[in-house]
Amino acid sequence: MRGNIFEKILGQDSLFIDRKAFDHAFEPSRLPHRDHEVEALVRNLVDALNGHIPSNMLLYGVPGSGKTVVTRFVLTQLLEKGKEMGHPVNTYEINCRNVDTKYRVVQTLATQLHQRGDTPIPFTGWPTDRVLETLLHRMDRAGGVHILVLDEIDNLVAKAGSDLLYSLTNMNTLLTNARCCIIGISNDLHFTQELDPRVSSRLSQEDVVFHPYGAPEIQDILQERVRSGLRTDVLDGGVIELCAGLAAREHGDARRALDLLRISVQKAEQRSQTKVDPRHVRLAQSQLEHDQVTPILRTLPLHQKVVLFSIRLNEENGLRNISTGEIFRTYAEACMKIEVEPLTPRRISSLLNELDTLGLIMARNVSKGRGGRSKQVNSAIPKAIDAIAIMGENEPLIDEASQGKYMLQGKL
DNA sequence: TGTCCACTGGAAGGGAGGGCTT
DNA sequence: AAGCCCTCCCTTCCAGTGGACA
Repeated sequence: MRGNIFEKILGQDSLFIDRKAFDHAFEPSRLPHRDHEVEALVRNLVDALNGHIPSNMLLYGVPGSGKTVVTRFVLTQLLEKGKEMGHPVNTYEINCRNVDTKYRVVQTLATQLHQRGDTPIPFTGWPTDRVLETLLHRMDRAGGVHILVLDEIDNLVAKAGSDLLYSLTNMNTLLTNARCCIIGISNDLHFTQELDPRVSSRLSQEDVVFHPYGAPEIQDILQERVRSGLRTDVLDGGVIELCAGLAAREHGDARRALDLLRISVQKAEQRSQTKVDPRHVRLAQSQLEHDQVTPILRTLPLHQKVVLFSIRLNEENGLRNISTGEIFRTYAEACMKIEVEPLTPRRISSLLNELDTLGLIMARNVSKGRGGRSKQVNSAIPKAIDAIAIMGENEPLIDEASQGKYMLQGKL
């Protein structure tokens, strides 16, 4: 009899006690080094329990500085207390990276208040004002305090402008039986500059800045999770320090540190080793870099891929600081090879900005005097991913794969 | 000091696609 | 079926720009 292929791995003792302790969605019972921030939220939101309207708040900080986890932590306790005291509190969390238009934000909120017998609101089709009216009606029907958390709110403002925030911050004047408070979470300290002044003054009644964690603070966070998530004595000396140090270099991103540690442990497990040492952390670091990029690459639209392909191709030929014009010429040629109609230079300029925002390239505007003004572009993806790999499942398009590549290279 | 290059990026609008209302 | 509404992706047009160079 052949053994089941899962048996060998299943039989292994895991180094984890609770892997969830390293999840991004994990809600820890203690939040080291965030006491001031927790207190600021509590002081404001306690009004919800006193029958007043809490001030709108803006939380700022680099990614992985604890904004979201602190907010969830406080709101969970607020919900509990509200239930206990008989003050209904409703909370909503919207990530504006995924939900980034006025219509969709309002539709998402109203849908969460859907009750049996309500007309479902379609993904598109209704005038936005009608969806907003429905939302107000449903909020009034539910009563109590409604706390809207808009995560990555800067993204919403960039794409949809101030209009939605104007409507949302104006809701308290239209609600009769309910009150509403908005908590915006932003990575960008300066995003209110793009807002209509009326909106920004209403929205940022209370600002809380989350400072990036330093390496010692990240160490404390990791220690806390290690206690609940890992078996004792599986970490060699220096592992936590290394994870914390690497993450502190990435702008103090605690999430990054947790990922590093989790993957390091997995690496040790995969090798059937009982101790995690700094080599595993190095392995985890390079896997993380690779893993961060590949899903983004996979979901990139074709033309984005071809643009990135063109940049990478130039780099593989030894060019650095590639100009927009150079990229466009390579891009147009690549399009011809794969028999796709190229987009206009204006559009490519926008696509370059989008790739920059995604962190796949680094672009900066420079002027070369008479040589004109342009961008200088370098790719920001790991070296292991080459031009052909960027095309992913579109590879067959570039196929005659390398043929296309070498034909293009010949021209460079 | 003015010119000029190679763009940038805002504005306006077209059109396809998805959906609702009457 | 016709008339709307909304989003997304794209084009076209064009004023504006930083800085090397004549």
